[in-house]
Amino acid sequence: MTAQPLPFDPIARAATLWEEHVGPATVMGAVTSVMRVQQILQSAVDAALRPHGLTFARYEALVLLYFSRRGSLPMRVMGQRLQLHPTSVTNIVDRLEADGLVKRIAHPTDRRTTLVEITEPGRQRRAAATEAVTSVDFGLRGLTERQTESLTDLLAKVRRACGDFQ
Amino acid sequence: MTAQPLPFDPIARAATLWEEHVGPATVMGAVTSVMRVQQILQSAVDAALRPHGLTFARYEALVLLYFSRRGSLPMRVMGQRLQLHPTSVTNIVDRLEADGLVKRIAHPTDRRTTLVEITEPGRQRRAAATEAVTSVDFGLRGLTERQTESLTDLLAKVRRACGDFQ
DNA sequence: ATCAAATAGTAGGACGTCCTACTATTTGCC
DNA sequence: GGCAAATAGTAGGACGTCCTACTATTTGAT
Repeated sequence: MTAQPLPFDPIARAATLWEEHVGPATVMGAVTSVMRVQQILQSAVDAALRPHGLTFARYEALVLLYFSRRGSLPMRVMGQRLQLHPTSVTNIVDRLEADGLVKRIAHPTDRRTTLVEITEPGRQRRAAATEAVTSVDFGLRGLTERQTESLTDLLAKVRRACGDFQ
Repeated sequence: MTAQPLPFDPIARAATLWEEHVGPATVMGAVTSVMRVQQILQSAVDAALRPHGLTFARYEALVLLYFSRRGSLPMRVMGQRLQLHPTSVTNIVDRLEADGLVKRIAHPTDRRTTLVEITEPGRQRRAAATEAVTSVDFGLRGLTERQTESLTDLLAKVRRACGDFQ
């Protein structure tokens, strides 16, 4: 997994761009780094999944359904679990359904609710795609396990400060 | 700045979803955290900029031009500095130009090249927008300055491992 | 000098995300 | 019971990102 080569040091750019103008360089450096790493991870995973006709978003949805009790969940619940806007869920399920990997079924008691159920082809696709994702070096090889935990902890602090986790 | 309230703990979800199935929980936890924090930062900044009719991407482009020597840069250079695909630059410049904040001008010697120049309204817009961005609490107040640096360092390691920084 | 290869930018399309309505249904208070 | 408010999902549109062509221009090797 290799990111698009860059002809310059993005952190230096961030410092140049922001320092003294927008905020402390350290803060903007961190913000910029988060943005960039997310971009790297996203494109790496998407590249691995592309041969399987999936994106990370759709793959996550498939995994979520696969590990659910009945192989089906209300769309609302999917949105909560995947932290997506309801319309994003609609979009993703539309595409998965068009590929025959999931299907919408009626909720037995609440007629407002639509259940999304993973199909047999969907289960097979998930299995194949998981192999691809597993083989991805998330670039976190640059970190020891301890450092990875440290990274997660720091990000968790940020999220807590933002009201994430409830 | 507050993220959309979540009725569950996303890290717990990530662990549940990935552990033993895709990879070590620590790795996927970090990946998920990066994705989530990026989302939080992005939406916070965009929210602050919305009243000014800008997105973060367009604001960054404006700042880049503002701090350039001549107030203009080739589109190619903008793409390098902002780490964007050429077509993304085209898209952003299209919108900025439609708002009269920048204009395309011919390069004096290389007729392949298009220079993008910030206009006077563009400069004023940048000033106003910068105030908005400055007032954003990036949620990194959850971190001490030392921790912020630590976060940036860890992310830099990841980027280096991925071939970022060249 | 010529002409293939590299470079700069754009067009069109796919995708994911969000937002603002809007419909259908269910809840809950009176 | 009845009706307002909450809830579930969708439609349509904006935006940013990338990709695959494609055109125009410049470089550079012969």
